[in-house]
Amino acid sequence: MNKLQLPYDVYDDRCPTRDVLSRLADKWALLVLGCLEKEPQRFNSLRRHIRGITQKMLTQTLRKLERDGLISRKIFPTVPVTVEYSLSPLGKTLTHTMSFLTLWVEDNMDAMLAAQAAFDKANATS
Amino acid sequence: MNKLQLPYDVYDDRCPTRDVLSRLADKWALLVLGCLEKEPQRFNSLRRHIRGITQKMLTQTLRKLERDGLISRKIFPTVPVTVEYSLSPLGKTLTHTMSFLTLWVEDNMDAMLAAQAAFDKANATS
DNA sequence: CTGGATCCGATTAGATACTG
DNA sequence: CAGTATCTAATCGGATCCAG
Repeated sequence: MNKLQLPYDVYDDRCPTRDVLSRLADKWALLVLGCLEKEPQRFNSLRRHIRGITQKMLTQTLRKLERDGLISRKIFPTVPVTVEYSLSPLGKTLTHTMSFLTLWVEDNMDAMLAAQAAFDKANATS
Repeated sequence: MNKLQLPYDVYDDRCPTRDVLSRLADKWALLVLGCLEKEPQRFNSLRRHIRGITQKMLTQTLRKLERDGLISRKIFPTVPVTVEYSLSPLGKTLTHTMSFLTLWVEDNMDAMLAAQAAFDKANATS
């Protein structure tokens, strides 16, 4: 596994990895991937599970992730139509990290709230 | 370690974890944390290393991360003033995950470029 | 049910100029 | 060196209406 001299570098603006990083470093993308990690789901199931996401944002996020090959979209010609979203093999190699991030946030929320309070107190000038 | 019944849930849009997640799920925040993982650095060092970041975005990102308690800021009263940014203990528990994300993107860029090309070809209607 | 299309206000980010 | 302040262009995201 040669990892030296990789042609890609996220610290180089002009590198295409920047674009991908921008799309992955997104609140909705994170939540969608975390949601699909549990099980494949349909559009409205995702919408109900991810509180506060609008239909527009969900559609956009799903398209972006599909285009990058992280999720796959299967259409069942029922009436009305049924669409199921699931993680692609590539997507499955990533979701563990993404889910860890959401768990980390939940686990360390108290510490961060305390840090915020301390910061705001120290910077209260008025 | 009781992880059941956590009071926080990122899938709830009224949960404060959503705010934190929005700040962490940010391209610049990711790059800054990844940069600081290697070693504490000064403002202009970060700016040079993270190609394409503007001074404004760097300042904003550093403040956000500092407020959430992920990085610490030390001022040395030299002339001119020297400011060093470093990871806080809390921040250090997170950067491994963040760095993994950037490495993952670099490692899987080829696969995603191929997926993008296939997607665009399939959706080329005009 | 699963979206596409559009309007529009709010937020963001880049560029530029200035400071202790 | 390490920022702050301001202006503006671009983007984002919410709301709404419509459709296969």
